[in-house]
Amino acid sequence: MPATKQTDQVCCPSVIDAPLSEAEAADLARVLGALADPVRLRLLSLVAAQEEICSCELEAPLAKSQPTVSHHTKVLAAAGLLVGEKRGRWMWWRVDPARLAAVRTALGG
Amino acid sequence: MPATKQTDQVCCPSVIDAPLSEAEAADLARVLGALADPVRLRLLSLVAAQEEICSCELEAPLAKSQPTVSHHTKVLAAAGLLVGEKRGRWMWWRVDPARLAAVRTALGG
DNA sequence: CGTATAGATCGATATCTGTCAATGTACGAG
DNA sequence: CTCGTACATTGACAGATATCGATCTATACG
Repeated sequence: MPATKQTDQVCCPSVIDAPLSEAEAADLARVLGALADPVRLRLLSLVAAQEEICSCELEAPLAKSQPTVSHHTKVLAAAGLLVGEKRGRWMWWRVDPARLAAVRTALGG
Repeated sequence: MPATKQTDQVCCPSVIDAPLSEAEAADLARVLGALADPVRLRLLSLVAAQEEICSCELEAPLAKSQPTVSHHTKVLAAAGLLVGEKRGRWMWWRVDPARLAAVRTALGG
């Protein structure tokens, strides 16, 4: 058996460092699951391309129905990747860059 | 409408740069889907903790049946995250660090 | 007030996915 | 060649998920 190579890291457990605990793996899998959908990835990139964007401007470029868009924004927001603010009748969405950076770090960044 | 902020990048389309095409989003979603499972994340971290590891050594720490482990290694290999080599009766797995780095880049690295 | 609009939620449906028992395949030991 | 082991594949099943039409909620405007 080859020798074990393992690095200790206090913050932000990474996949390529110490073996993940079940809880850490479940948390990371939840965020990655939110990202693992082509519609949500395009949605995220559309939001990131602007400072802010409202839900009503997502249906057309994504070619999805209003309930479907609402579903995807909800999933991304639950994962902490999108932050929403309701102003008047409109829901405005922003990307949380720190959250995305945390995912990269967990992937061995 | 706030102004558009957009950066051009030749290589490795990133979620936070130009809006992803449907094809780019589908590709990225496929790899992220491979990562979006707690068992596969722990499997990956187990492989990464060693230079190499054989399938038979994964069942116990993952507490999954042999067919299930085989299924997960296949998914990770199909995503390019794991590279397998059969030597004798054993299947040896390694992590492809470049592939993982590509995912980080696609996530705005 | 009533009406129109943005969005969330519900219900139904089709598809995908994780899991394991059973079975198949390939390889080494004797 | 025969037997046991390591792994892959198949089939079945339960649970999750993406999607949309219909409906509900909240807000703005007369």
